[in-house]
Amino acid sequence: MRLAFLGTPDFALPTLNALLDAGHELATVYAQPPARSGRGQVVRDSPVAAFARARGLLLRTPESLESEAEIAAFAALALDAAVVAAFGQILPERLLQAPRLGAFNVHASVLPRWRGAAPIARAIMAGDKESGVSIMRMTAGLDEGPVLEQSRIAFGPLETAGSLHDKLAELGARLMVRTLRDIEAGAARERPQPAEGVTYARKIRPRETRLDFARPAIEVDRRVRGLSPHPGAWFTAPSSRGPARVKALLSQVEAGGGEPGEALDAALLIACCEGAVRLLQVQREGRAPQDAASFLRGFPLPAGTRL
RNA sequence: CGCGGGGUGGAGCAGCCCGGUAGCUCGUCAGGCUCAUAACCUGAAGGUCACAGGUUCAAAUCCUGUCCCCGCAC
Repeated sequence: MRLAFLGTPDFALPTLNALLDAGHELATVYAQPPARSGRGQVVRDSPVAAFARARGLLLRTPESLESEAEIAAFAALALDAAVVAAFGQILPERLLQAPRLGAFNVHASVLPRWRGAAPIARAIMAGDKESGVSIMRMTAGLDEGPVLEQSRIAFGPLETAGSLHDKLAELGARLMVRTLRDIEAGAARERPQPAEGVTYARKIRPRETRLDFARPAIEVDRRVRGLSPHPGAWFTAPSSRGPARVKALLSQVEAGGGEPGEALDAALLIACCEGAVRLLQVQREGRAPQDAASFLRGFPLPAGTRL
């Protein structure tokens, strides 16, 4: 099929790649415009934009797709369908309707659960046991369109947002290719999302990333894994040079009790209000991620330390 | 030029402010002890202190530049 692809971050890459592998014609790739970002405020291409450049695909990065000119240009592509994966802009309805078959989105949740910006992190933080991907026809509302296909995936015991992200990105890519094949063959079925079970995955706010050991261990652990590796849940640890900010990248719940924030042993078992969490992987400010053993060699935290 | 931290034997760190013998925890190797062990004891190997200049009698340490890594903010 003749397609346009609209996507921006890493999550979108497997889908774009799968479309190419499946032999689809990519008329144009749209991505968010390069922006000054990160350390040094350097102008950077988004992952999709960089990929498109490297593959020599026609790339467009308009500030907005809402202008008449952009919509007209999009319509003039004479597309069979548009594929959207984490594009990051609200798309006007007229644009969604321009392709012959419509616009289809891959979303990292089993809709209608976790519509919105941060479905992966929210699923882990809420203690969900499984997640998945949905392919839906795009409509005006936020992730409200009818669903064509869904695929579920159970969480591993040490699942993090990062590991789940990668699995769902691959799963979504395969499902999108398969769904497009069905659409082309006229075999696709669309079902409206149920009214029951709708939740919204609100964007992660910086204030949510600070760990509170006064919460139950099960919640602390979910927060660690749900925010790992980006943006990362953090706490402060006392050192000879003052408090150091430390991110917890991986943890598990263990038995144990004590004052919230108290180290129960010398191997990063931290008491919470109910139970305790063992930190398995951490990252000091200014340092690379480390497993607990490496971290402790240069930053010992004996039993009794208060975080 | 957004703010800041870091690059020191194989791993993780201290030492740098106040230049002068390379330190700690772990790993490795050899030997010992033990019924035994990721335990313990003894000993050993292993480092152009990121790179390039400069200052100095002397630079891991002070000055300048370059490369790489990371945190914050966005």
